[in-house]
Amino acid sequence: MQKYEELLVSLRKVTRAIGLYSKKLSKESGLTSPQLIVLKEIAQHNGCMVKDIAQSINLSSATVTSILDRLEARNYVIRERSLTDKRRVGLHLTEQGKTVIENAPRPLQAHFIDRFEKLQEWEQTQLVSTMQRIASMMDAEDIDAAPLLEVGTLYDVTQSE
Amino acid sequence: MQKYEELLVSLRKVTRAIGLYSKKLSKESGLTSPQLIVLKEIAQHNGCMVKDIAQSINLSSATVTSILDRLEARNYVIRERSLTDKRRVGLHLTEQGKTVIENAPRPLQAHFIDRFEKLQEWEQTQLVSTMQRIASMMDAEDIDAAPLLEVGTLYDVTQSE
DNA sequence: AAAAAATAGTTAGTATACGAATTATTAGAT
DNA sequence: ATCTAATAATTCGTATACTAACTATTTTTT
Repeated sequence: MQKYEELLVSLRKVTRAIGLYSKKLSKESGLTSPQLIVLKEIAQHNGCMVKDIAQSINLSSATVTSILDRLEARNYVIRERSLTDKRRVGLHLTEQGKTVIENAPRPLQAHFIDRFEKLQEWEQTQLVSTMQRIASMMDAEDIDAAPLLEVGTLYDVTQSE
Repeated sequence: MQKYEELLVSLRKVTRAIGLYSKKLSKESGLTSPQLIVLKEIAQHNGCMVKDIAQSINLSSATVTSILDRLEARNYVIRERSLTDKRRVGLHLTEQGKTVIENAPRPLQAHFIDRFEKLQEWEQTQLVSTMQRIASMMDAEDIDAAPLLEVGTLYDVTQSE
């Protein structure tokens, strides 16, 4: 097996592990990982837009919309059209949504996080920079389509109401 | 942002890049990455079973079945029930399937592979082992559910006809 | 001010991807 | 020999995830 094939197999294993963990979460807590991540994002940035969430967690708006549909149907989230700019939709947690967040398990790979945090500082850094390197190698010509994002700097300015 | 969050963001970027590349491939060549990977697997192991493919490329049988449905509908693959063990289905390429394979682009991340192969030997090794390490850290209790597989040793014994 | 361009979100259509349940068949236990 | 286990593949239901097309609105250009 070629080296890059080994790498891709490992990658496939990782993404599969993430997916399986999400399914498991869903059975136990009723929420998948992407749903939890979206909820947490809204919790941190109350009133934020769909687009903001999509960018900060690296998903398309369409995907976020469909996740929101489910969260809204279950009464965890409220969509509120902005009055000043009616294109925008502000996202808010319901009381139920807040409760669910508080009791929810970590959104992904709890075991992974545990293990990761037990590593030496330099090892952590090394894993992160290797992943970032692989990500940048994958980018190729899609670079412009996936603008670098500084998570955390997106929400300083209020964007609805 | 925590270190492990950065790592997960990179990971999400990588999986997204893979997905986007697959979509692009699909538009250009008519086949997605998973479809191409399955085709190549069959090309290498003519007559192999659904389960073998699922294991060697790290997918569930259900997923492989649905990929095969599309490949069969397009006349790239033939399913042939084994006579000696009627549970088994042997997979074969049609002439069209063989042609398509020959002219097909690399199944994933061509740019990635290019770049990867330009790296120094030790750098390649480092990327691979880091990915493998992350994969094993993700495994946790799913280890038994994902038995280690030695790709290439699965097909020595003929299993159909 | 009217036309064109940009933006936000949704919808439609398709393809992964999974577990659980189902069907058919084979292998193993009593 | 028969009843039970295990195995192989499929079907079913659900959730991601994407692009392209669409609607509604706002901004920019002319």
